[in-house]
Amino acid sequence: MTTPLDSDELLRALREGGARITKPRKLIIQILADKGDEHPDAMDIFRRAVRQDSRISLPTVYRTLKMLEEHGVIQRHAFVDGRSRYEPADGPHHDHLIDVDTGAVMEFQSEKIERLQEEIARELGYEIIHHRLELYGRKTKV
Amino acid sequence: MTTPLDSDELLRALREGGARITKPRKLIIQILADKGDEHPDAMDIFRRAVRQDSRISLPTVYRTLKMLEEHGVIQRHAFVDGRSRYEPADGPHHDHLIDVDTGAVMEFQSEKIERLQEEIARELGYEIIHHRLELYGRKTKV
DNA sequence: ATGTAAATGCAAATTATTTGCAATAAGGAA
DNA sequence: TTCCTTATTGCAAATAATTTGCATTTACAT
Repeated sequence: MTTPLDSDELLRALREGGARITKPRKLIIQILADKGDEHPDAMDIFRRAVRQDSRISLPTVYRTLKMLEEHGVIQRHAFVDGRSRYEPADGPHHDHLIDVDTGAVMEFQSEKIERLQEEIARELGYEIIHHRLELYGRKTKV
Repeated sequence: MTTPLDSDELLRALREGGARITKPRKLIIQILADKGDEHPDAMDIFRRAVRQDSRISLPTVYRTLKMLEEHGVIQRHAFVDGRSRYEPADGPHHDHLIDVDTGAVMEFQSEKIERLQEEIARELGYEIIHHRLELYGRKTKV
C-alpha cells in the first residue's frame, strides 16, 4: 500500500513542474493533503481556504485544481452528482475495494490487471493516461 | 449475461411503471435503443430527436432521461468531462475506455480481468457485488 | 532592488441541467 | 367517438458548476 503525497511533496512536484508557489496555491495544497476531509469538491476547498485567507477566490481554486491535475499530482473523480471531487495522487497506482455495507475503502494493486488494461487499450489503439477501478463488495460469510 | 433492452422492452417497462407513452418519449427511447450511437449525452439525444420531430425540446429530453433512470431502464454514467451519458440498462457487463481528447467512449470486456478481480476480492475476504473500470487514454500515433 | 511574466481577483460568460407555468395531448370513461 | 382529467410538453427563465477576459498584483530570476 502506498501513501498519498503530502503537502511538501505536492509542492515539490509543482515547483519541479515550473509553476510558481503562491500563497493561494500553498493553502489549497495544504487542504488537499489534509487527511481529515477526503474527496472535497471545489466549493469545499474554497470554503476551507477562505477561512485561512479571505482574499482567495473561487476561480483561483478551480485554476489551481486544474493545474494540479495536469501536473498529475492530484486526481479528479466524477460521480453522478455532477461535481468533481479531488484527492492527492499516489505514487504507484492503486485501486479501491469498497465495502458496500460499511463504506470502508481498501486499497489493492495488481500488476496483472494493469498489464491486461494496457493490452486492451493497445488493441483499441490507445495509450492509457490513467484509470480507475473500483470493486464494490460484501464480506464473505466465514 | 443478458442483452440490453430494446425499444419495445423499454416502452413496456415504462408503461408498467404507470407512465404515459408520448411521441417524444417513444422517439427518445428509440434513440437510446439504437445500437449505432452508444453512450450519447443529453445533447446528442436532443439533436437526433429534433431531426425526427422538430417540436421536441431539450427539457423534455432531460426529463425523459431522468424518468427512465428512475424506472431503472437506462443507466447514467458520469465521466470526468462533466456531462452525463446514458445507455439502456441490463446489458452484458462491460467496462469503458474514454478518449481524453475527444471524450469518445468505447466499451470493452475482459473475462481475464473479471476473474482477477474476483480473485483479489476473495483474498481480501470479499465477494464482488459490482464494479467499475474506466480507462482514460489517448490515441497512439501510427 | 527591480522588471517581467505568471498568477490573482473580480465580474461576466459558458455549459450542463432544472424548474415554473400555461398550453397540449394521452388514455380511460361515457 | 367524444369528453374529461391530469400527466406531459415547450418555452423562457433559473440554477449550479466551471471557465474566461482583463486589469492589477506578486513571485522570483536577474
